[in-house]
Amino acid sequence: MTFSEENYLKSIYHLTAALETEVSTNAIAEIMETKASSVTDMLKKLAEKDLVNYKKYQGVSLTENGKLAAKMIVRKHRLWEVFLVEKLNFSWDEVHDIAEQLEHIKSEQLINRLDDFLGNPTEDPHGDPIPDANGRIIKIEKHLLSELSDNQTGVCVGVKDTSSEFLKYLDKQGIALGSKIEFLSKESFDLSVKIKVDERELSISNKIASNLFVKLV
Amino acid sequence: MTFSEENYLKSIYHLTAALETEVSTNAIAEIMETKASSVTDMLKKLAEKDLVNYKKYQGVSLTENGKLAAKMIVRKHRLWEVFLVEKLNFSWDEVHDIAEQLEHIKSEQLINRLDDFLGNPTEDPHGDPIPDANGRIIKIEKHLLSELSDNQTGVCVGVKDTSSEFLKYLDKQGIALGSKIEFLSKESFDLSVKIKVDERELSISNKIASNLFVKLV
DNA sequence: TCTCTTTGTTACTCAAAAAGAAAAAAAATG
DNA sequence: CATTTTTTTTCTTTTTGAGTAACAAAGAGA
Repeated sequence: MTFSEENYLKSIYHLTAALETEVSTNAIAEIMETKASSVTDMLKKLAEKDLVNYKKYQGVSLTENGKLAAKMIVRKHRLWEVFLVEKLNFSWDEVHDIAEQLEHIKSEQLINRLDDFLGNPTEDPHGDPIPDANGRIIKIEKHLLSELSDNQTGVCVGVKDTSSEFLKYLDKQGIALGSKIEFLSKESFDLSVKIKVDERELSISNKIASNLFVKLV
Repeated sequence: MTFSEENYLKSIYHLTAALETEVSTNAIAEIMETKASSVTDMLKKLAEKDLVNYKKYQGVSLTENGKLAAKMIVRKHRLWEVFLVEKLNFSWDEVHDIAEQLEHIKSEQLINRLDDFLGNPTEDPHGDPIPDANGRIIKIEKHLLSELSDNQTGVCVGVKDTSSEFLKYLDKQGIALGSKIEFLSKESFDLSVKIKVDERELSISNKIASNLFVKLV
């Protein structure tokens, strides 16, 4: 499998996971920053290899093979991210690009040993779940901070947006995975939210609040 | 720099290090298992980028830029090998192919942090020196076992042949880096050598003895 | 000199990926 | 329902990296 094929699979996986439905050629073209015609070509190639179900004009979905292959790529990506953060002291906003390269290294043995070395983590540094060697994923119950009600309390367990800017903002505000967050109140005018993080009161915009996942406690 | 360019640089580096002279197009073609004409193409490309000194008909050598670039690739390769052996418990005969992939990951930060994480090792699992971030290499005094005289004693510090077969043979014989090796005598008929390894007497062929490096003690 | 080997050049081939234009199909609109 | 718009596909090209084949030139030895 070429790098490009792997990247397509990964994109389709993320899109279908979010939408729970077939994805359109254009949707793929957009997030991969390429042209629809290029996507069509690749879809034919992937269909040939029984990695996607491709019916012209109808969108694509992953076959079982494709889903497993995509999960293995995601697994590699996220395990390498854990490695970079836990072992090499990178911060969570620096790891994406490097993991993007490392995810294409081909060796099952390597990734399984890395998994063991890291203590079989179930989440990456952004709180996203890591598929195990069989592709199984442990889902945890999580809610967007923006959707809590007044006075509910949660622990930060993930971020939706993993861009470097957002993560750096969180660092600056002292919000990290594991932070205890109390939802105090929502401002009806701009939907901004008053929260208390580790005893500090803070006001965050709705955009921020709708990119933070918390687990209720 | 493409993978292929990096692989050429690395090959030229190894060839020139061994021979201390210009290398011929044909010599490169042979170890890279390709045709002389392909090599010529690449040499032009590398000369364009000021990575090699290429004078038609005269062979190539690395420029300072090229030498540094090659050393950085070797550095990555050998550091990843240390990682695989020390942290992921691979054996020394299993790591080459994986390191061959990992050496192409592009991130200076990554490799320097990996270096620190591993405790700034100076040799890889086969006893070969690891260039530091500036390309400096610490050479140690080492001799081929086949060239010792009777009753000299040394410690195994490296192998010349790093093929999986040879390394597995050494494992089977209980010879590893750090093994104390006493040179007992050489058989003049076939040049085979009697040695004592950790209190066990052993007879090894000349071929084996000329692929083992020892440091005299 | 003649011949052989080494080395280099030029012109192709091939594959992967992507792009553009135009055709075809599906969806939306009045 | 007919027409328009949007989406998707098809077909044709381009680009890039890699490599091959055939031929030309240089140099070495007899």
